[in-house]
Amino acid sequence: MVSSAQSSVIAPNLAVSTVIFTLRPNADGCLKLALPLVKRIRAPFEGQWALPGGPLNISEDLATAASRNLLETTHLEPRYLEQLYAFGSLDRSPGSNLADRVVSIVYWALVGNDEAGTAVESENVQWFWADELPALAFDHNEIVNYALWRLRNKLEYSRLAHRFLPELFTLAQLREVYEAVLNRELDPGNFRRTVEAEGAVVPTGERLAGTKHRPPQLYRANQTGEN
Amino acid sequence: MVSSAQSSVIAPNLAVSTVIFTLRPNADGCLKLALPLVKRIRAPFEGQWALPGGPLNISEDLATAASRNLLETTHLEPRYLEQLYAFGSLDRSPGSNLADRVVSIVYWALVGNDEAGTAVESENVQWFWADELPALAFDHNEIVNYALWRLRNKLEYSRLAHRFLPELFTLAQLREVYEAVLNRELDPGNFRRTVEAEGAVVPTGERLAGTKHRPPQLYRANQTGEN
DNA sequence: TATCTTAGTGTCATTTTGACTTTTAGTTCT
DNA sequence: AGAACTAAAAGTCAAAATGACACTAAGATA
Repeated sequence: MVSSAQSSVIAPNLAVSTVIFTLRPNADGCLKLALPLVKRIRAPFEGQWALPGGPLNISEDLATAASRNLLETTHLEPRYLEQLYAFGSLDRSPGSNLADRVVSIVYWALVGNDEAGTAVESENVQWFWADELPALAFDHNEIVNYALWRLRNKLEYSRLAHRFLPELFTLAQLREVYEAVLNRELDPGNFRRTVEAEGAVVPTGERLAGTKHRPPQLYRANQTGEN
Repeated sequence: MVSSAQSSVIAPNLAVSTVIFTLRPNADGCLKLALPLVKRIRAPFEGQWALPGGPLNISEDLATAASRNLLETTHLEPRYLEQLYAFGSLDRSPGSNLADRVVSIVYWALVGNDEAGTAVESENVQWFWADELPALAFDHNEIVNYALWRLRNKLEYSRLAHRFLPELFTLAQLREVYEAVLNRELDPGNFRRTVEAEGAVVPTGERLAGTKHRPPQLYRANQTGEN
């Protein structure tokens, strides 16, 4: 008992933070990446925006802690959750002394764009466009940029686009996710071809009605062999 | 002061460990992946083999800590060093109580096969073939498997094969690295084509003499746009 | 009925990939 | 010296993947 308390005095503190992505329509109606930030209510960086997070509870798993502070800030459940990186530079909080050093284990998460509408916004919690962030507390701008890089990378060789969408979706919606995240247009025909060749989606036979053109088929994600 | 000491008492301890890969020739003379392990001299898992590592010093960067314990166990400098993952499950050390919970930030490193020959072996530090590991302490078998997966993955879309080799190398040597890590044979002609197309190597004009066949050209790694 | 819009299919040229052949330049064997 | 041997280096070719684009289908709307 004594030994662990003693060694802790000279050990850095551990925190868990989460970069939470969703897609929401902007003024033009096209989807854009957005993420929630919380306003800091104490020094350092008081009043500036930061990633949601907090100290790791001794009896809590890392992913559980990430999931918990996702729920606490947004009242949402993650559709996807993955560890991003452990940030532990000595100069993360300029001016503070070593005894207050914090190592942050950062996760990134996706939440559905259907659910993200129900997410809370308040004085201290707001959603920002991922490409229009203000200057954040600590090294959080760096962290978000790395998370963005990882999301874009992973989207191309993995099947996680559907996690932004409800259970049933059209190929056009899925393509829109890719276009919003990767920030470039994709050829609808070629997109269909690759998605079908990968077996990433399963046709349901049902069609989406109410569009002002030919009704598109609804698909669901192919769970088998996903990751 | 008091506050950080108090909060530390209920915080997990932080350690840094490193999976160190090199390539060494086996009995048949072909290269195989090897890594150094240290024998635990105290409970838990006393007498079992484990990854080199130790507690994170309060005034030390994460990568610096990894580099340091690499130097301490093998007396080598890493040619490549990258963070792997932060492992923090509650059940990493079965039977121990929460106050002794350790979160390990694990790095993986490559060292040159030329230098690895000079690496120390002792009663408590030995090199093992990566595919013939004994049952390791804690969750270290899992960790090594994940590091292996990451190494193989990264080798295919990144340029790190040359980090196993000295400054000048032949394409056959580079190919041998790929073959040893990926554990499958590659067509020499196609390998040359892709490596040259990527611009991964720069011909030096010099040739390696003393082979019992046509002397191969020596290349060096193309540093520009490496990662 | 004609028009509009997107769904869904089809075509084709270019590039990339994998399997394989041929030529080259050295050593070794006879 | 010449033949045999080995791996380097260059070249060939068909199959597969990719990107650009045209065409047809099926609904809503005017």
